[in-house]
Amino acid sequence: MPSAADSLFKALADPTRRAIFERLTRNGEQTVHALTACAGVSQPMVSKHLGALRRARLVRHRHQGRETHYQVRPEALAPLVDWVSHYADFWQNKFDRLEEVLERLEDTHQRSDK
Amino acid sequence: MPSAADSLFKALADPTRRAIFERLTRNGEQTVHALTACAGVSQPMVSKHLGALRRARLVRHRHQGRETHYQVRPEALAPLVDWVSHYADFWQNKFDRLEEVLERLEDTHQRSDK
DNA sequence: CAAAACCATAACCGAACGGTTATGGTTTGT
DNA sequence: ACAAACCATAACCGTTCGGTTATGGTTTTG
Repeated sequence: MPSAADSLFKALADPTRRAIFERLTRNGEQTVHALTACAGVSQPMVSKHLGALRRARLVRHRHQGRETHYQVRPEALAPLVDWVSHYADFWQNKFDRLEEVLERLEDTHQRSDK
Repeated sequence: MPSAADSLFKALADPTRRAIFERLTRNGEQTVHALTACAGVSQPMVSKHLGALRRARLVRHRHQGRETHYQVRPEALAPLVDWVSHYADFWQNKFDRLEEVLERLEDTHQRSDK
């Protein structure tokens, strides 16, 4: 049973993919062309990476004419945050307060998903 | 330049490896033998996975006679927490309070690393 | 309408990865 | 001293993965 965090970890394990995600996070919606210009790899590779991010639901895409605009889905990070908060229990009681905050965040943002 | 989070994401991307890490987190220090019993893969594979976790500095090992005891290094998760907190900025102002908490946690636990 | 721009897919390649069995080195038990 | 237990490494195998170039489909531009 592959957990929800699985596809996230896999998708973010590649540095190029993480860089794309980070760029989308910082600079907002971008076209494949714009992303390719800074990716350091070929356009087909960028498309592939975007496909992986899409399958992990980390990004959303929108067609407009001949270009495709990609955009981050920040709520998708929730399972990752959840995992970290759960398995960082070594940071014991101090973490209890953190989990409270996280639960509220998930309640607030995960709804837009279903 | 592979970031600090890189090896962490890679190490945790594999479900078997994550299960080992989670088991070590929940049940504390364990021998390779004990871990193999629940891993669902062969002992050599467990050793390999432990090697990967070790290279990511997620676990520490200690030889005692013919057995090797493995133990989690929770501080190693800090770069991951850092990454998440940084790129989840979309959870804007609500996240500011979270970051406060995280920074205090890192101050408390990351020191034992250097 | 023809050419160029934008993107996705296909075909292909080498490297890395997750898995196995086989082996060998220590350490423990009899 | 010998056998068994514990672990790591080696050798090997199929698959996945990150990368490329080539191609084709839309849409925009001249």
